[in-house]
Amino acid sequence: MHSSLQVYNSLTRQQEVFKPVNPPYVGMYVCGPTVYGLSHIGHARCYITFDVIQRYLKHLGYQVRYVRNITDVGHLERDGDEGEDKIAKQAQLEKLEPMEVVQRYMNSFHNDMALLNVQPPSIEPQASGHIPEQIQIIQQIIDQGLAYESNGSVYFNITAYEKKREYGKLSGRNIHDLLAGTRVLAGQSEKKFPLDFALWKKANKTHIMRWPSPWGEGFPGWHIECTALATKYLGPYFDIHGGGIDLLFPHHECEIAQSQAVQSTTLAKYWLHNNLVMIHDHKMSKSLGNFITLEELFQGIHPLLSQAYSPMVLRFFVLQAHYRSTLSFSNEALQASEKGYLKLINGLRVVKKMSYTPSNLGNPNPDAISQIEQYVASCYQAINDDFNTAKLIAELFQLLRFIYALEYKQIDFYKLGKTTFELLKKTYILFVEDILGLQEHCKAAPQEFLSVILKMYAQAKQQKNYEQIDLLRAELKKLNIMLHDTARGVDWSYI
RNA sequence: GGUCGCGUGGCCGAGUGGCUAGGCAAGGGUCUGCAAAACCCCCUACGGUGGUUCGAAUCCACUCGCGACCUCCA
Repeated sequence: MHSSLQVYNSLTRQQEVFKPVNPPYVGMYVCGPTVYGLSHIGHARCYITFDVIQRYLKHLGYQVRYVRNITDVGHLERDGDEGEDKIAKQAQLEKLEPMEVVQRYMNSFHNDMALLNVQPPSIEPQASGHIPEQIQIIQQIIDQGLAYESNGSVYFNITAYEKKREYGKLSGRNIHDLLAGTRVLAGQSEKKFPLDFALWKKANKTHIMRWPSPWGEGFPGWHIECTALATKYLGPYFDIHGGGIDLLFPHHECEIAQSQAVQSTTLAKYWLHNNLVMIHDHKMSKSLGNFITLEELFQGIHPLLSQAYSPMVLRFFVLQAHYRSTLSFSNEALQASEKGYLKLINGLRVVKKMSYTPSNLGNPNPDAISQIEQYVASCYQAINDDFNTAKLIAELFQLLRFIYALEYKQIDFYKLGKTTFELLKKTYILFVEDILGLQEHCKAAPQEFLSVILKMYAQAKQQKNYEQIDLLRAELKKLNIMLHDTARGVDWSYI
């Protein structure tokens, strides 16, 4: 019925028709957070993006297994022997057990994701719970002759790997170019070659997080965790691997190398990367320190913010751009998104309670019907075009015009006919609520209370009791609800 | 230095050869007890220079500016 889904594959650098490896099943792996701090807007963009992708794949009828890991070990501050484990470092700062740090920020992450209406993944494995699996893969890489032990640590042997496979395909690099930009760091003496990366690191005496291994006590390298977890739960070759574009190199490149080494696959068929959130023309990131945490955003406690913004406003803001474009963050942009979100979501309320009620039996208007059908088709074309949610939202605003035209009796239902009306209603709800995952952000009052108030308002209106009306309006305004008169009587909206 | 990408109206942001998204803001109007919501009108842009073409924001060349990755980062 609709054009088929196409996705941009970073591995081939082109848009391809999406064909699952083993339909109707779809396996998707997304790199999750390292839980040593609060999540920020950049994290939100990534997980909202893949949430929508996951939702749409389900809508298409695929049985999706979505795996998103929690990195709680092995992620070092820097490369080389001097790097400190992020979790361990934070544990020292907060005077907590490492696993206490992990639990704290994992809880916070889950809370943020729930507020953003990001559906939980099917499986959310923690790296620390899968040490044996990681050791096993490392051993397999050694057995292939593609890794070596050095002073209790194990490194991936790029030189040996290059003789069998090509390193750098995903990021479009070659060893020569990479070497040109390599700084010779002190403490890399354990490596045979500068581009070799750690699979297992020996724990020094003070290192808290340590596990026994064939190479002594230590901990796994960062890249091996994703290869191990993805393979365990999705098999050696699955459909989609996602993450932020900043992970493309070296992280994802290394994942592919590890997978090629032991199972001769690129791990995933399609590699998808979301672009970054920019702030003042620079990437928002932990290392630059220019990030705004989700907590700060939702509470409005940051110098750059003039007010608090609801999670749904952020979700709308993110989805108004295509996921592969950079997105410039500013207070002004969020203000615009808040208005746009409210418009879209008030429309959702209106259309949900709307039913086909023609005033008479006139003839349908072919032009109106054709227009709606075209907008509906455009919605599918947009989402099928590499998840172009920006375009999709534009089309939804077009459908919204018809919804209000019906609501305000500028057009009668009979002009659309029941079939087209139902198509309009169904499509709008489907995309806004189910696929984009936007929902009403205000839970100001239960519907029952609101309807009582609306009755009081209508009564006062009849009696022209303007004092009473103004009072009701003023009180509800405090709850971000606006009462207003429509062609169909009294109604309310979020403001 | 290497690799890659971007520059769209006041802001955010779609758009890869003709049909010139969308949201917000600004201005005007309809409606209204006053409003709000909604609707209508208005504002019509593609860093610069040159080229290809009947025709370019869209292709090519040069140029200016910005960014990402090459170290941790969603």
